[in-house]
Amino acid sequence: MAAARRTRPRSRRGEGRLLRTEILAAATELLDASGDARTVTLRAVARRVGIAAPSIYPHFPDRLAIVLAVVRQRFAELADRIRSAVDTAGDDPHLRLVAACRAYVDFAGSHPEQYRSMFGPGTAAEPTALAAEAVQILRSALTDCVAAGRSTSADPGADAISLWIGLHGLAHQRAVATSYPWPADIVHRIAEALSHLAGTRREPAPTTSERS
Amino acid sequence: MAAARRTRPRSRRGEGRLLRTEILAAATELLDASGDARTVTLRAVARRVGIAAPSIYPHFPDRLAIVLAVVRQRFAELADRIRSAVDTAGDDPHLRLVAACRAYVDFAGSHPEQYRSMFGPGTAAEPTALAAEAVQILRSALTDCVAAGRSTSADPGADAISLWIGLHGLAHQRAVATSYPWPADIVHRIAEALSHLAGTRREPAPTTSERS
DNA sequence: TGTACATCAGTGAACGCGCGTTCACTGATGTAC
DNA sequence: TGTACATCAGTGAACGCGCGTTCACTGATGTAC
Repeated sequence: MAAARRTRPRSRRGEGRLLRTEILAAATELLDASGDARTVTLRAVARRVGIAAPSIYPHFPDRLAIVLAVVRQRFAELADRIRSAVDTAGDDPHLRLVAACRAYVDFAGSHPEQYRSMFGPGTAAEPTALAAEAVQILRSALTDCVAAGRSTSADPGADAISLWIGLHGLAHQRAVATSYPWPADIVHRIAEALSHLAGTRREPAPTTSERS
Repeated sequence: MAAARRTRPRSRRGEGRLLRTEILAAATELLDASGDARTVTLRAVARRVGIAAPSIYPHFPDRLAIVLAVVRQRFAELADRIRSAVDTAGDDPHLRLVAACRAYVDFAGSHPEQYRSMFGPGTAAEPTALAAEAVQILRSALTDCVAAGRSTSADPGADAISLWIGLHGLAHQRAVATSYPWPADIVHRIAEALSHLAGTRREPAPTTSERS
């Protein structure tokens, strides 16, 4: 959004690594703006940073290495969001799990370009592996529900994966489609079915649409 | 795979429309090979057909029109697959619904590039709308289950969308990740949970992996 | 039966663009003597 | 205190490539007279 600087002052001796950070920041901006890893070109990054394109080479071996670094950051951010949603959701394991699910879907809904880029072409070879941390959080939240008798899941490990798949399906559709007549309670609907949650407890004031 | 013809004989007078079909076929091959709409360039299509690039213009206004035509075909094909799976699954509504779910996921598993391209960037503005036919089939299969007392769904319309979302999540992961330790019965697991199916009936000989 | 003409189904060269990558280089700054 | 030198942090021009799109054109074939 902000106008790119035309030129960038040369780093002082011994501080050459600073440029690496600026390259990553510029690549992140480009990826967030388009949701497409292909727009992160060496020349576009260089323009945004205010340097010559070949100046990138001392910091990254090639274009893909930049994209991969950005996408890794994004997956870490997603995991952070889910974790903090769980941590602030109180003591009820049911509510904690639902909060985790909401956080996952909201991440995609509020930053569709980012979510698209995480699973899009020309990004990571195995995005599924990068999502492992998020799946782990879901799994432990689900295990807590089972321990508290709130879920009837007989195999929380497998059901956590199913739950993640369901959330990913919704998140991906949110990231791809700009509008669709989703049922208002679709996050609940998917989360509770796949988690085998008992004693459904709705939010106090359900909104008419899931898209904020 | 097959070597592209170098040149193509000119159509006879009055048969200029034949080239349109060949252009679509070539675009389909390119899209199937890569799973990325961006590889369907006018020049690549022209090379494959054996014509000069500008010869495409009388048949398609631009590159995107070609891609969209191919993707529409793919969605129609997906719906056909699901329909015929339902039709050959016998009379038990439960088995019919499960067959529909399997067909959906198998479509993505056996042709990951195609599935990726259907929901990928630079394809359709609203892929979700193009999936409406598949959702409709799921909905009627689920409604049949409810009528037969095999599903406890209170809202088959909303649950059909949830089910589709779950299937899409799995299908998309199959199309994106080349390997992942999925639970062997994950299609069943997702289908039955989201459809609120009662009286789970497993296939006679479950395979150890869902990927055929 | 001939012939002028219109139409069809394309072609070939060219344009300007952005791209990844290479190459030799430049100027500032710290350090050894 | 000076000075030669090494290193650092980049630059600028150039390469060959594929792309979408434009333009004027070409040759075969059907049709009106």
